[in-house]
Amino acid sequence: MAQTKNHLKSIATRTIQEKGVNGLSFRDLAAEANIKSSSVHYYFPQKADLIYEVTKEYTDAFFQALHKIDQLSKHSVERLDALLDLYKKNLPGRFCLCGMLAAESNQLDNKTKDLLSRFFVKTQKWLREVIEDLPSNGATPAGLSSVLLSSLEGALLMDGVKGKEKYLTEVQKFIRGLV
Amino acid sequence: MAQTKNHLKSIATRTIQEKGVNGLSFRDLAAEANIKSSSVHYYFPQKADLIYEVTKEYTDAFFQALHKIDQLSKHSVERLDALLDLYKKNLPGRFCLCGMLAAESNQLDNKTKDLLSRFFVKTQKWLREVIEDLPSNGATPAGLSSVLLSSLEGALLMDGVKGKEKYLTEVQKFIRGLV
DNA sequence: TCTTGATTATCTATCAGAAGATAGATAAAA
DNA sequence: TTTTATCTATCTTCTGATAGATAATCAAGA
Repeated sequence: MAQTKNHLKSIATRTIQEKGVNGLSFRDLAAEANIKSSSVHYYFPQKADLIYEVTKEYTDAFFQALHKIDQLSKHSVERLDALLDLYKKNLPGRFCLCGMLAAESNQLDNKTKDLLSRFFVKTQKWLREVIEDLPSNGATPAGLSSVLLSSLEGALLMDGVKGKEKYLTEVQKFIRGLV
Repeated sequence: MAQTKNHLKSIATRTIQEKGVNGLSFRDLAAEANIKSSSVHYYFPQKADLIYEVTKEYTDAFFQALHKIDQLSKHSVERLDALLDLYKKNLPGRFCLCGMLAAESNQLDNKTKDLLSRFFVKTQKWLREVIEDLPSNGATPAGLSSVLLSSLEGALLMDGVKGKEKYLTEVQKFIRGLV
């Protein structure tokens, strides 16, 4: 069933967010899904296939979430707030999947690295368009969106150490100060 | 000799920056230093000891570099520029050691996590003091330094995927725009 | 409807290699 | 003669991966 495959992807996503690609093993994954590790290979012949599919699903879901924000919130400030909530959902204990993969990108195949690049490019583009609706405040939308995306990924990374929302909260305050 | 131990720490530091803690093995480390893996255990009984000592050395060296910046540059803008250069030195191919460890912090012992926390706290404090010397620009020094530290870590993380300095450069432009 | 054959989803069993770690020998240096 | 720095040899556990058996489901043709 597609149910088992989805279950595996869901466990794998969380495990990678918590422990990284090298912290995910077929055995532990299988045990958590109550099947044998050989059965995991039935759905994902190689580990790289699993990583790729997990990344595809995560990024697609993230883009859909951005789209939903666009529909539900019409004002830039609300949209930025909603994005912050999206990031905060990972804490405590998890990092952005794409941030984690970026840290380990030396060990990824090119297909997956392309998904990663696209994730950052698209998310930055979304941010830029939101910022373009704000009253001008010195920095260009292109530049500011890059800095904001960087700070979101970095804040989530550092907040993971203590499980708090310290840095993310500062980023949020900063964003609110832009208006 | 202390030479061998330092050599091991140097190789381990670079390897963790490139591949993470789980991407570092005693065997590969030993091979690169032309000794046997059992000899690595002579210097570092457990892998956790190696990680701890490497982190200690890295953070100490980083704080010394900040101190040197304080001595060589007297103006805030120069100091921030020098910090940016410190971060850029990692590219292409490497991430900030503490950023990498933060991503994998679920698998670290408390001693090493404490070093990590101190690294971020101290670096943020340094940034805050530099920013306090700048003309006020809306945000508080405490808040802005948090955001800048986040964006530096995040920018280095994302730039690692393509090996370019795209995001770090945008952070640098943003910093220059603060004055 | 019954039979047959393919497809799907799992299992058992096993492999080769890598991992961290330890015991104990050895040789040089202090 | 004790300490320092290395080695050989080995252990256990974990890793990704493969081969082949086994049911169960399902579709098609007689």
